[in-house]
Amino acid sequence: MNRKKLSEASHARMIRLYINLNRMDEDWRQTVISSAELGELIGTSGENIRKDLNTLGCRASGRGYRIAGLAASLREALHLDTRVMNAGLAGLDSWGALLIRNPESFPGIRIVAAFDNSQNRLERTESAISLYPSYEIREVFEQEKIEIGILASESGDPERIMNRMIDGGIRGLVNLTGCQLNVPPEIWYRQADLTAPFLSIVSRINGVEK
Amino acid sequence: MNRKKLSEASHARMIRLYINLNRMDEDWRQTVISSAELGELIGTSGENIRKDLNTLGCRASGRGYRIAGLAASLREALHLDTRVMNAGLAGLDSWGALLIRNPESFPGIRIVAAFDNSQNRLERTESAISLYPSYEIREVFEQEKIEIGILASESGDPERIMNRMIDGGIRGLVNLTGCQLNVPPEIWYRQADLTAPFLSIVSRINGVEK
DNA sequence: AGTTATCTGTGAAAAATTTCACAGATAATT
DNA sequence: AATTATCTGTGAAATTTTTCACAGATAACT
Repeated sequence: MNRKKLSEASHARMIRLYINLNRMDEDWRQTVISSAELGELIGTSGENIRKDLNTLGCRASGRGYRIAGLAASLREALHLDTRVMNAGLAGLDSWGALLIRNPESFPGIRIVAAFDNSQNRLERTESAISLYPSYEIREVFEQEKIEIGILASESGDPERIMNRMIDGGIRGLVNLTGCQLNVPPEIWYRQADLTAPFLSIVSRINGVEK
Repeated sequence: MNRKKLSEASHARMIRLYINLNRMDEDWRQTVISSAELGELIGTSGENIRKDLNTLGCRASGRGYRIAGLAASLREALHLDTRVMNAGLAGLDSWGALLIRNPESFPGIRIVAAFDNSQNRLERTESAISLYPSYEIREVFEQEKIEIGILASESGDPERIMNRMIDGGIRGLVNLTGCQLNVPPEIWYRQADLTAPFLSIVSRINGVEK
């Protein structure tokens, strides 16, 4: 029932709220929770929470928001209540090697195929999910109805890998590398590069004054 | 020689620019590069780049910025030119297991010790770096002069792990988990949780209209 | 040496986001 | 049932960030 489009900031907050609500789903001593408390849960203000939840159509009842249905309401409002989505992963050298070992690391997503440029690595890697050479990305993505691409390696030509995924029909792309991609606007895109936050912290620490 | 403090947005951009400049350090056909081109390199506008670089004290020369010294200038302006920093990692179940296998995954940082609550896991894990039970965090962080804490696991009590790290003298903390931490303001903090971007994309895809 | 095309540096406007402030609503209390 | 304390919902102000617009500077060209 969401009324208008959430801003990026808003959306990010609600995703974080959803994650953190689920983390502690069980032991609430209260039956109702205030926006300020929800804010603390994700490091933001009560006002933000109230506006966000209102935009999603969640209304409070006097003393706060009912905890019981809140996670479920969010789940629905954020459209996280639908089917499990198939994902395909390219790059088995670093993060990729870990992710394929646990193809359901992320709720709502199942990694169903992984790809690498190196035939050698494909042969050496043992995995419960199917492995293919990178040039088969388009074909396999189509066959397996893969909607999310995961770019896990900088080696090779990331832009070319991306384009194969796009040809294969993805609607979203998560880029775990530091390299810039020119992503067409119809593809939902997130960059989640770990190098950046690490460098950022080093830079700030050395910058002395805070 | 940076003149005033960079805003968070600015700082994040410059870190990303630095990373991407280094990725292609070699083969420039040009000797000078325009702010618009630099912007393309990290997906932002020329104006942003110009303002950011100016704030850092980097000046252009007519037709653009000299490529040759740019990465080095950034490195200095962002204080990334100092010593390698020691980091300590808590949690060997998921990302942690991978990170300790390559303790220098991030430039400027060396993971020198890792910790876990489970004695069993400490014994089973093979590693080139030293492993300790979590209750020794404070002591080891002090001894090894560890300045950056890495929280890699949700299990256990993340807030308690963090507090041990703070008692041990960290100045920065990278949180790879989805859980919220109440970080004191004198600690530089970044959350780099992979679950959030994945859920965010799933949510946006299912939200249909873009 | 003068002309020209390009790109910078930077105020000002616009857009996005957060914080403030408070009337109104709800549940607890008496 | 009336009172009270608390918390919401939401405009308005403040802050942050991005985009616009353009005078001025620089290098390339003739």
